[in-house]
Parts: sequence; structure tokens; C-alpha cells
Amino acid sequence: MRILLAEDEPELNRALVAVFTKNNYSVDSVFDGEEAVTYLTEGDYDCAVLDVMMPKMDGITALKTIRKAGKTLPVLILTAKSEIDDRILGLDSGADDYLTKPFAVKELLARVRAITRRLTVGVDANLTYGNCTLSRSSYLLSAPGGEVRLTNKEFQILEMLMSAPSQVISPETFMEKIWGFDSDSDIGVVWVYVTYVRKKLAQVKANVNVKSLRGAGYTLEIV
Amino acid sequence: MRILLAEDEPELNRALVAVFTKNNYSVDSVFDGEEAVTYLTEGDYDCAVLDVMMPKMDGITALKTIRKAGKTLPVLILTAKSEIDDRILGLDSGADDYLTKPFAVKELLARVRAITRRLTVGVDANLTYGNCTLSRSSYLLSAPGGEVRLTNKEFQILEMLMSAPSQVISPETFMEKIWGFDSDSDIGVVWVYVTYVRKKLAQVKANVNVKSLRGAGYTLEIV
DNA sequence: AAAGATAAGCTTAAATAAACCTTAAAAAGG
DNA sequence: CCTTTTTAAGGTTTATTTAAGCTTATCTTT
Repeated sequence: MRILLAEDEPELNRALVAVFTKNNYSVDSVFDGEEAVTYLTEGDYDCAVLDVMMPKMDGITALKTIRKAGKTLPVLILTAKSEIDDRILGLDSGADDYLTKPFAVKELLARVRAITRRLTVGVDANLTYGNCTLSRSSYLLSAPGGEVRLTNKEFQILEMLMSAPSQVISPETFMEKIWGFDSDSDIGVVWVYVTYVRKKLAQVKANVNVKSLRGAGYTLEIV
Repeated sequence: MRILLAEDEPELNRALVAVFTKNNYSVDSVFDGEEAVTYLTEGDYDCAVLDVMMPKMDGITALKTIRKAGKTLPVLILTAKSEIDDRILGLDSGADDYLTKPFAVKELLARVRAITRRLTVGVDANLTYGNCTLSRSSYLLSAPGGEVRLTNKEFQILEMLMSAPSQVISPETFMEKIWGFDSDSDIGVVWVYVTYVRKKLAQVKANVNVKSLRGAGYTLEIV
């Protein structure tokens, strides 16, 4: 499995090369976006890991460039903060996943494994469960009763639930992954958004709802 | 859940012990790397939190040492801010995650949860004994007679029993591990929950019940 | 060895506390 | 402005704890 890594911090670059190598990937690494584009358009990689902030060309632009050139390989974006804008930008421009720094190496490996497993981009841009689908690019939730646009937070809640439909996700986990560790919002905001998501699911007559397991968290169920 | 904390700054050490204790971990704390190695090789911990800069032996060396000794427990490394080299060394040497100081306590707890979750939920999300299984993610107990959801406390009682089916667990141990060291609830609450667990086991027609050994504690038996 | 006495454990119902829901309105941000 | 997000408050439901009366095993005494 061949990976291209684009990361300008020398130490992190070196370390990630070591990690990937240790896990039986063959890695080429570059230190800026232009190099990344060159390698990706000319070489044959199974996956790319791109930092956002890089000299000469940022990761998002690099990604857009190679997508325009017809490259469909799975791409994982590294962002410095949990900047929603970066994230949306990344997904719009055809990223398959993103990871905010700092991250656990195991998580990086898991995500790389996940996106290389599908190996087709765009196909997985929609999530499906029950009779409804959620578009990752447009935030549109559609079901027999029509379609409705979700707001950012609503989308992230439902995305997390739909990408692991049998898992139980605790309000604290939502808080951590969506609002971030340093958020000082009350946990109650999760409850509010669960209500909103339920309303929108009902509005499009989805046969799916968000079930709460008191003391454990939320999970999706088909009614 | 047992944690070993190695941190040489006295105030931070004390504060973290307090935080972990409050969150129902049992913590042992040490102040240098050599002690950390001793405790970790001889004791039985579920997780370790190691500072990098410590007297006698640094955290990275301690980590490498225990990994060489075959310890696979999840380890989180604490590094002073922006010491990238330390961070990298940590990842190379087998750390599961790292956190740069200063950090938010919430984030520390979240990361410890994350790396220990792999331990419990990741591989072995279900417990089995006799003809019944208990799902760690949904708190669902299932057996030939159907399935039923356990509450938090019920789940923890049964989880402890099922993860060591032949062991006898005293009411005091339940109290300590589930309600916490500083709980001022009466021990009688354990009797109450044992009753509830028995009822639910019967409800799903499990061939398992909670046997009490007077003066000793409880254990599971197959009827 | 039988009769109480004592303590350990059992069960239930009611009271309390915590988790969760919903709505409306205020605040933040484009 | 208009939309999204957060806060706040009151309401509902469910989990947890308390408390009290109960059973059963073990121990004491005769």
C-alpha cells in the first residue's frame, strides 16, 4: 500500500514516515503542497495524507488541484485546529476524512485503514441508514417525505450516528468530537441538537430515529 | 480502572491524583521514571500517564523499558509545550497518545478514556457467560428469553461479575469500584442492585445467577 | 440438639436525584 | 438583517438511594 505524506514540520514528517513504515506501508514524503501535487499527479499512490498549512501551496488547494486532474485516490486531511471551515472546505474539495492535530497515531492509522478500504471517492460521500440518506457535501437529509438541509451541528450529530449505526454514542463523546475539548458550552446543547435532528428526521418522514439509552448515550434505530 | 501516574511536579501530581480519583479511577502516583518502571512492571494497571521530563529516568525511557518487558497497557505521554522531538520519540517508542502541557483536564480525561476504551470496548465489546451475553456498548443483556437493558449501576455490577466469572467479589469491592472510594451511600445499595440484576437475568431466562457466599461476596454460577 | 439471638443478606415501595426533553429567547456570526 | 448556535428554564421520565420489614444462615446458650 503506497502512501504520500505531505507535512512541513520536519520532525512530525519524519515520525509519521516511521510510523507508516512500521505498519507496512511504503511512504513517500514531501514538505509542501506543490511537491505533493507533483508526486500525486505523476505517481501512483493508494492514499494521501495532507497537512493543511504548508508552504507554497496549502493542502486544500493541493487536493482540489489533483481532483481536477482526475485523481480519485482517498485523501486524509490534517488540520491544526478543529476549524469547521477547514473541515467543510476539505470535504467539499473531495477529502475523504480529516483529523485534527494533535492526534493519536492509532487513530491516524485507523482512519487511513478506513479510507483505503473503500478506495473509491465520492461513493461514500453519502451516508445511508433506514430509508434516509445524508449527503456529506450538501448537508441534505433525504427520505420519502422530502429533503431538508441540516445545519452544521445537526449534520455532525447525525453524521456520527450514521457512520456507526449500531454504536452507542454518549453526550460527552459528541461534545468532545463536535464542540472540542476546550469548549465551555453546556452539555445540554447536545440534547437540544438531538431534538433538532429528531424533528428533521420526522419532517422528512424517515423511518429512523435517535433513541436515547439513559446513562449510556444515543443510537439510531429503525422504527 | 487502575492508573499509574508519573509526574515529578508535586502540585500537578497531587492535582491529577485528585482529578482521577474524583472520576472513579484508582490512582497510584510516583515522582520519577525509575519508580514508574518498578510500579508498572510489578503492578497491574489499566493505563499509565507519564511525564517526559522526570528525575532519574525520563518518561520515554521508562516507556521503552516497560514495553521491552512486554507490557502492552495503554500509555499517555505528557510533554512540555511544543517539544516536538519528545512527542515524536513518544510515538516511536510505543505511546498510545500524547498531550502537551498545559492541557485542559477535560482533554486529559477524554484521552485516557479513549485509549482505555480500546482495551474494553474495542476488541471485546461483549461479555459472555452461560447462555447470556452482555453488550458493553448498549448495556443490553441477552439470553434465550429475550433481551433487556440494564441501567448503569446494574451493568457495572454484572460486568464485574462476568469479566471474572469464577471470582468472588465482596460488596465492599463493588462499592469501591462502582460507587467510588468517597461515596457515602450505604452498603445496602449493593444488595438492592444484586436483586435487580437477578431479576433481569431471570427475565431473559438466563441460566446464570448471582450466588451469594455469606461473609465473602458474590459470584456467578450456571444453574 | 433445640431455642433463641445475632448478623448477613433480601426485597419492596417510596423519596430523591439525575438525566433527558422541549421550547423560547438571547447571543453570536455572517 | 437573517441564520445558526447557545443559554436558560420548566417539565418529564427514569435511575438511584433510602428505609423498613423480611428471610436465612451461623453462632450461643442451655
